[in-house]
Amino acid sequence: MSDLLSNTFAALADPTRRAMLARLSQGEANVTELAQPFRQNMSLPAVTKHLKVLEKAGLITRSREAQYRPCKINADALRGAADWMEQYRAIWEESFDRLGDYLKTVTAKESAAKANTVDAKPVQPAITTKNEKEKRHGRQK
Amino acid sequence: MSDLLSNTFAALADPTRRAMLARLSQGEANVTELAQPFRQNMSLPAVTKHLKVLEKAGLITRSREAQYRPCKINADALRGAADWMEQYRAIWEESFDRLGDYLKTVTAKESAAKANTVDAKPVQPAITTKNEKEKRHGRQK
DNA sequence: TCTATATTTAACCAATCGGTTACTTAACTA
DNA sequence: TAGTTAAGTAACCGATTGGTTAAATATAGA
Repeated sequence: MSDLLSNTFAALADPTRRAMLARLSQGEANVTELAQPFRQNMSLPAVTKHLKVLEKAGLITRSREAQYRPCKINADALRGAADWMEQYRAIWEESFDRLGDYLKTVTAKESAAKANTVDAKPVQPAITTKNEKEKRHGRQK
Repeated sequence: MSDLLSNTFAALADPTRRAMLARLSQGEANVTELAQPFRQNMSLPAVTKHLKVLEKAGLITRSREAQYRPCKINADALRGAADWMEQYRAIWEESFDRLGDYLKTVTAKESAAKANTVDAKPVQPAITTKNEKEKRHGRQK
């Protein structure tokens, strides 16, 4: 999709690549080392491709050391994805305690912002009032 | 892919779907409402497909209300992805001196095999010592 | 120079993705 | 009943993905 955040999420959407990141979280590793856990099921060119995906997503950087290509995890892209997730923290923390719904109803305020722009920030936790519901679903004509 | 976490990340790897989630963070919405910002560039069946991806990823749930299909954001999958990210917090907090660089690179807003191991946890922040490096990259034979 | 190791590139393939148009199904309303 | 609106399905398409094998490239070492 060409934007970096999309590339980052896409790169994370594969267990092999997540496992590679987990390995790299312990320190740099070259291609053969990264490939080792998968060598039984996957060829080296496939590993190379996964690494390219991770690199394009900004999740790793690569250098050269003799014939080796050490890979290093890159905090920035990780933080970029985490920052996006962070915007939704209010939502998943809200649903933690359904019992305290009334408290949120009190503190939540209506927001007029619309999600017209791509990748708009989430504005408020999802509070649905009866009126909103009817406004949305009622027959208008 | 088939595992839920992969599906979740894959679903997030599309700006249209992220915008839909942003809209849903403000409250339930039916299909036409969700489609509205995209109607100029996208057909309704395309919207339906995106919603199916989000649903399969566990990011939304859908109900029925007359001929409408209200969609609701689902905290669980969001939390699942955030929890995975959280494991790497130590890594991106470690190198937060380079934060500024990245924020300039990222455009504004956007602000196993199948892994033999089941998404192994990252173990330690990436600290690379000179000795480790030599052990890894030295010629062994 | 020759050989071994590390890694990438090229070419190919099947499956999935993101989109389309045309048609269908479901429910309300007159 | 007929008409309208909401949403989904079917069939298709080109691009991308994730994998393969075979061959090429880069470097070190004897």
